[in-house]
Amino acid sequence: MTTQREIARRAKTSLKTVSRVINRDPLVNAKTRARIEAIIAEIGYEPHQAARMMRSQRSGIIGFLADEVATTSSSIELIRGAQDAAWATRKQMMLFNIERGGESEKLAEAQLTAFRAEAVVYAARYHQPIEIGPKAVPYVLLNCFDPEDRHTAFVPDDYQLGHDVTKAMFARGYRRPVFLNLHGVFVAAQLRARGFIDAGKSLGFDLVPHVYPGADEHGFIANRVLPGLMAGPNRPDIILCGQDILAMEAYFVLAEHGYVVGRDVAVASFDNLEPIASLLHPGLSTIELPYYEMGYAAMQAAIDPPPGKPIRHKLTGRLVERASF
Amino acid sequence: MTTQREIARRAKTSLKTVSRVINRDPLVNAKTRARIEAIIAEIGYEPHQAARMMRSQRSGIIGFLADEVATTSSSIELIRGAQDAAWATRKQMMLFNIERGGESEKLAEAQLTAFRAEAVVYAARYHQPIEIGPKAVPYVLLNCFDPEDRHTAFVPDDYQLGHDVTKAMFARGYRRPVFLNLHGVFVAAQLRARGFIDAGKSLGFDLVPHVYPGADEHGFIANRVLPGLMAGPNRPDIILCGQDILAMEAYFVLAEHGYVVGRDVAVASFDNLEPIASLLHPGLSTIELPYYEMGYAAMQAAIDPPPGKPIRHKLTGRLVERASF
DNA sequence: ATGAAAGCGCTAACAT
DNA sequence: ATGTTAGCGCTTTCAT
Repeated sequence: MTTQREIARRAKTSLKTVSRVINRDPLVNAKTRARIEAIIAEIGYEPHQAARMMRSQRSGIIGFLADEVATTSSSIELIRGAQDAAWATRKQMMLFNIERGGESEKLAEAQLTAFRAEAVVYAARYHQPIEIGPKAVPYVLLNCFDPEDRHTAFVPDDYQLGHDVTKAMFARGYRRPVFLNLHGVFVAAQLRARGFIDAGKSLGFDLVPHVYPGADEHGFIANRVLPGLMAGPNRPDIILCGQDILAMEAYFVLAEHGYVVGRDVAVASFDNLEPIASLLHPGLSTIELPYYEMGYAAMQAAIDPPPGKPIRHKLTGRLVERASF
Repeated sequence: MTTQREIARRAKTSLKTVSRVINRDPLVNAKTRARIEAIIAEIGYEPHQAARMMRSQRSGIIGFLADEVATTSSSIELIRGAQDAAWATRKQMMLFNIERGGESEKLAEAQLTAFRAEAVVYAARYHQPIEIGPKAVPYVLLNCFDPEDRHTAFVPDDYQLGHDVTKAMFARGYRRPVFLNLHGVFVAAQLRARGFIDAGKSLGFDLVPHVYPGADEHGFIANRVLPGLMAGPNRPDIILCGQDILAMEAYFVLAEHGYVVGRDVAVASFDNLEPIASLLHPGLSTIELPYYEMGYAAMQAAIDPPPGKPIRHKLTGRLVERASF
């Protein structure tokens, strides 16, 4: 690869002038600039990033620690959002898939130190508290938060989501909603359940969410719980599921017991997990979480930390309407 | 951040000796080494990667261009495999989500040049031919291949997969298989169909795969084709679907027409797309593609290019058995 | 086994 | 508007 020195030699000018052209410094004579730019284009020169980093003492690199995030398709949106935000600011995002507390986390952090990363975005697969102590560079938490709020964080506004969807259900005439949830998404489940309860209360209904702590295995809730509810005295007219996967389970279990979704009972859910949500029959109406926006905002905050105390930002989602409710 | 010079000053030794310790050069006195290592641990020194790159003239960076790959959950395994392989060799993988032929591809390549990436892995979402001309650094194609085989490539052995699963179906007593496929996975569909036909032929059966060019929309095949086949004169005893998504469609369509998977007809498929495959009732028996291994092997080949002409490597998968067949 | 000197490619700081 | 000098932190080369 060629260097600026070589370009300077060819252009019969100094090293610094070449540097100026490359860095878009306006204080260069138009003709000189044109001559240099022609040479650059001709030989296909690209500046040496490592040399820049070293001399300028700024790496332009932002780390992204993905705690198992990249294995879930929806949370990939977190990465896409962050990537786009980094890109827009001409920063380089460096991605690491890690296991929290494991060797991979230590190694990734060492790499980020070696590259003198200017900030780090730490993303979790589920909305959860994660204890992260003081750091040498800004840490922004994504889909998770420090219990003591020592770091800026971006999370979904699960309370609001639970509240909104519940009001939407009542607005459409449903009066006997059931909210089923797993333990695996604990923070989200709790917050949404409170939103569900409060929304019911504000409408004069006394709702009770069905959250099953410890019931992590797929199928448990749908198989064991749903048939009883449907055959019970107060048969639900809509089933709100904590996640699309659970909703999918519900579809199957309901079908096995002779109930048809959309006719005998409505279904709503959280995630908008494609292609499942759109391929279920009828299509699943579900709350899409703002993962792309969260990733984008987190990266922006990492690149350009706002002054003042760290804030836990809550972003709201939107209902994607299909036929299930 | 501290520098080696500072460590040398504290250890009352020369810069070079510190460098030797850090780079595990054995030609250092044990006591000197211990003293220096203690200081390194104490102040938490990490070598400056940019300086290393510049001086050693090797970046240790391998690019990974993901052509829309990261949006599909199964193909994320490509990235995980590549990441792990890079890691194992102490290389740094630099990931870019790009759109083929778009601005993002150009920008990503410029970045990789700026970082003096030593090699690039180019991954596609579907097994397909991709025209990639000569490059300044080794390019390894992943889940795609150059039509003229100018670059090393790693793809699934779709012919073999089609062959194997067909033989497995016959071995279990099925005699009237139907192979349904979409156009969207064209190369894979064609190769698998040939494997399907050839396996049938080797067993004395004249099989005809049902591939629907142009029928890209979800639901088309399952809805329009399946009911006719089931009600027709030569009702299939097993339905082999080109992808798990299609199999999921088939489950629904079959159920709507009163057929029960596992009782009235068996289903097999390709992908092992979780959590769909394990959550369908009965669980979907499906061919898992070796994405992780492909990613791993591609990264290894990028880091350490084998001599000789580029080869298109075909990796085989495995049947994940559940209850659907 | 250890060290001194040079220099990778670039940009900051300071001339001119 | 352009050029000169120095030096970022490290490793290579060559001495000792």
